Amino acid sequence: MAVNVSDSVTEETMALRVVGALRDDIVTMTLKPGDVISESDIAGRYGVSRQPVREAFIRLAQQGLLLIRPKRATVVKKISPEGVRQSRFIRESIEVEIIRRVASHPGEAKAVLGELIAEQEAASSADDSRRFHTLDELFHRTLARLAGVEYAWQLIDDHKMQLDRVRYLTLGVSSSQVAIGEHKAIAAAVGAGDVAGAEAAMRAHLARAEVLLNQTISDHPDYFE
Amino acid sequence: MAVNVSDSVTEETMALRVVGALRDDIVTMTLKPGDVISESDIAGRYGVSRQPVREAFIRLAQQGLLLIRPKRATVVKKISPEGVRQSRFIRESIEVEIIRRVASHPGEAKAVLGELIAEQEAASSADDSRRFHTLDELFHRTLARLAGVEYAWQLIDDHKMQLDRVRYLTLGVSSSQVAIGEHKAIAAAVGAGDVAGAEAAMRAHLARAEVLLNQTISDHPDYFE
DNA sequence: TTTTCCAATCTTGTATGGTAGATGGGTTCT
DNA sequence: AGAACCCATCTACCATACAAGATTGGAAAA
Repeated sequence: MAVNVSDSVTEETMALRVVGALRDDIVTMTLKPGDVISESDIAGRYGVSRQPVREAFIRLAQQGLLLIRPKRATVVKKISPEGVRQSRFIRESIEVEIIRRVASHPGEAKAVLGELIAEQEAASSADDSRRFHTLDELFHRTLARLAGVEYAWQLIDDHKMQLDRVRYLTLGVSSSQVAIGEHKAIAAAVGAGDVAGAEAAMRAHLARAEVLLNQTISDHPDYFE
Repeated sequence: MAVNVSDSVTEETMALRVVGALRDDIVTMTLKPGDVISESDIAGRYGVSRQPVREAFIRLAQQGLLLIRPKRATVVKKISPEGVRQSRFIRESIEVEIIRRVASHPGEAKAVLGELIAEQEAASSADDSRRFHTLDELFHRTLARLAGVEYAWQLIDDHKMQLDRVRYLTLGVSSSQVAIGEHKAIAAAVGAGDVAGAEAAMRAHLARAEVLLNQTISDHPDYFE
C-alpha cells in the first residue's frame, strides 16, 4: 500500500506520484495536521514543476486531506472529531448491512474468516502491529467480498482515510488481542447463521473505536479541530 | 441547485464554475454517457484557458462522472449498472440506519415530515416533477438531519450523483403518487416509534428503484456499460 | 485489392511566466 | 506610545507554450 517516492516506474504520471507520496505522508503523520505547504515548496522537494503538484493538491483536497485556502495557503487539514464520528456512522451502517447478508448466507465464510483470524494471531504473537493492521483491514474487506459488495467497499475508501489517520495514532495502543477476540465472535455468529448475533458482535467491535478516538483527542489535541 | 454558466458572481474561481456547469450538463443528460469532450473544446466553449477546464476534469473524474484516458481523450463515463446497485447498497445501508435512529427517538419528526409530504402532494397535483424531485431529496435529507448525521449525507453526495443520472432518465415515469404513499408509510411508522416497521417501509421505498433501473437500462442501453 | 507504414493531427501531461488577492512587518503620522 | 498605513512578499489562480503518446487517414508497396 505504501508508495516509495523514488520509485520511478510504479506510477504513470508525476501528478499521481505526488498524490501517492503526499497521501502516505499525511496518513502516517509525517505531515501533521495544521502543517502549511505550498505548491512551489512541494514542487521543489520532488523536483517537478508546480503544475502536477497543484493537481495533486486538488485531488487530496477533494478527499478531505488538504484544505486549499485560495490566494493564502494550503494546509494539512486538521482532523474533525465530528467528521470522524460521521465517517464511522457510514462505515457502521454499511458493515452492519454486510454482516447481515453474510450471516444470512454463510457458505465458505466460516472457513475463510477462520484462516484470516489464524494469521492475525500469528502477527499478534510476533508483535507485528503493521502486519496486524493490514490483516485487520483484509478481514473487513473480505466480509464485503463475501457479501458481493467489494466495489462498494472501494467507494468508501476515501472516507476511510479520515479514520486511518486516527488509527495510525493508536497503532501501538490498540490491543490486538481484544480485536482478535471480537473477530472470533463475529466469525462464530456468521458461521452459525445467527444474523442478530453477528450484527451485535459487529457493532460491539466498531464501538470500541469510539473510546480510542476520545483518548486520541486527549493525547494529541493540536491535531484536531 | 442548478448553476447558470453566465452568472459571473456566484462561483469564486473559473475552475469551480466549469465544474458546476459540466456536472449540471452531465446529470441532466445534456452531455450523454459516451460523449467525448476535450479540454480545448470545453475551454473554447466557456471562453477560458485549458488550465481551469483541466482541473474541472480532474474533480469530475474523481467523482466518477468523467473518465480521463491519458493522451487519448476524456469521455462522459457510461453508467455502470453494477456501480449503481452498489451505490444504492450504500445508500440503503445508511438510510436504514438513519430511519432506525429517528424512529427510536421521534420528537418533532412527525410534524416536520408531515409538512414536507403536504408540499409534495401540492407539487404532484401541479404536475411539477422538477419540484417534486427537489422535495423528495429534501425528505431524505431531513431524515438525515433528524438523525444528527447531515454531514454524513453530504459525504455520500458524490455517490448519489450516479443515482441522479438514472433518476433523471425516469423523471416523468416515476409516479409521484406512489412515492408519496411510501413517504406517508415511513412517516407514520416513525411517528409511532415503530422501528422495525419504519425500516421495512424504507426498504420497500428504496426497492422500487431496482425496477426503474432495469427498465431504464432497456430504454437506453447505449447509456450503460 | 489488401496490407503496411508513416506523418499530420488529435489528445492529455508538464513547465513557466504573469496576475490578483492576502499577509506581515516596518514606517510614518497623529 | 499607539495606531493607521503602505509596500515587499508570500500565496493560489490563470494563460500560454511546449512535449510526448495515441489515433487516423492516406499513400505506397506487395
